[in-house]
Amino acid sequence: MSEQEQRLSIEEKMQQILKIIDDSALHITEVAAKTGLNTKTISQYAWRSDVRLHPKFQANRKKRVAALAQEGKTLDEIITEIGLGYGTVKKYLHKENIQVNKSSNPIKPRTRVCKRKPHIDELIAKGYILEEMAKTDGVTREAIRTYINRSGQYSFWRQQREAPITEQKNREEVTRQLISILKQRTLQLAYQESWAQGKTEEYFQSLHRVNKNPRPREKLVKLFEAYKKAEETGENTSFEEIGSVVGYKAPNVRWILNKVGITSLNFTKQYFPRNKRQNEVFIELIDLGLTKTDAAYFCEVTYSTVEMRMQRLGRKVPNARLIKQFSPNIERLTYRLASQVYEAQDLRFENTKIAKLLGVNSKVVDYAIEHRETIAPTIIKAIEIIRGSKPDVPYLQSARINDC
DNA sequence: CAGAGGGAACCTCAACGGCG
DNA sequence: CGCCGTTGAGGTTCCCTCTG
Repeated sequence: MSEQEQRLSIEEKMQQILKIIDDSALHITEVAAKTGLNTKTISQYAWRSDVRLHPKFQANRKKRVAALAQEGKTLDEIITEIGLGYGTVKKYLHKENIQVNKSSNPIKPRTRVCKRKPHIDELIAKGYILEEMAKTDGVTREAIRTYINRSGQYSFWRQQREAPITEQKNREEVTRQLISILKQRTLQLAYQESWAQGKTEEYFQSLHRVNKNPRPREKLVKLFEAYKKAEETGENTSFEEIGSVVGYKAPNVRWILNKVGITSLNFTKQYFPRNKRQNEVFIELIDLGLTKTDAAYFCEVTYSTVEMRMQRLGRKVPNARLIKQFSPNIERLTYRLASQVYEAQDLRFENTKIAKLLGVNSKVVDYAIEHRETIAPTIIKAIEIIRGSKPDVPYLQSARINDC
């Protein structure tokens, strides 16, 4: 494969494949063979690009009907040769806009009488799936499908099939909007009361799931008030000191404050060594198998900082593999997330609680904890690279507490 | 993170057979 | 013969998982 071919984007590749489909009128399996891709993949491409692939038999038959018509055959000659029904051939020709020669002895279309089944008609109107309708009648779903077609209710049924889905989606959207408005309004009211009340509300809203045993609201308000007070003094008050008003330890305080975007007053300065050393650290972390996002997290810099440095150094960063990906729509386990999990674990939070606090699926938390022995050493190594000394635990917090 | 593809659910097509 | 139904292969769509 030439270098140019390799550089083709997926969009371009798709265009090429779609062109093959269009130009050659090949069947999906033939396109797959030609492109070396799976038929499923071809299907996906076609579906994404809104191209309809004709089923094999129908496509071939349509081609044959068209070819016979081009040869000047009459309608009944075509029907006899192909062995299809009057209506089918008529439909193909009509769709392709092909005229055929008149026959001296035309075949009469078969008249089909369909005995109606009112109970099935009702289900059709409700948009039931074939299988459900078949069950009520004790027949196969194919029998129902043929009945729908024969009774001329096909397009009506398809339309009814779509309706519940659209309705459900609309309902969900309205609910989402309503919740969002309510949340905004609650937050607004809380801030009107006081800054601490507002932050408390923000904290609760930042939690992704409902916690059965939430932190008491009054304690949180007091905590935020203590933070505000400490900030106003202009001193480097530690999390430990701020938390002492409500009896929370530093890690919990850090957790809560970070949730609403508040950082430490004590460690506002970058303890992270800058410049040349920083670049080396980034590279070492990435070589260790961390993603750029992970490196940014542990170095407490923004993702773009890492990105920019790597770019300037002309260093290509491979898309590092995640520790574990559970599902694109569920969660991915990164070293960053694992580190947060271990921090919470050491605070004796239960797995389900950790999941709630971090707003992730408990599957991810379970996996991280189960594999702590293999995952944690990498995190410890990463922190060692950053700090120059080996930490006892696989998260940043301990390093900072110990620094106190 | 995107691409590739597996799998399930659902749908479609062609061929054929039973029955009145 | 024509209607109604079954069978079996195969297509479509959506969701999910694995991989580099």
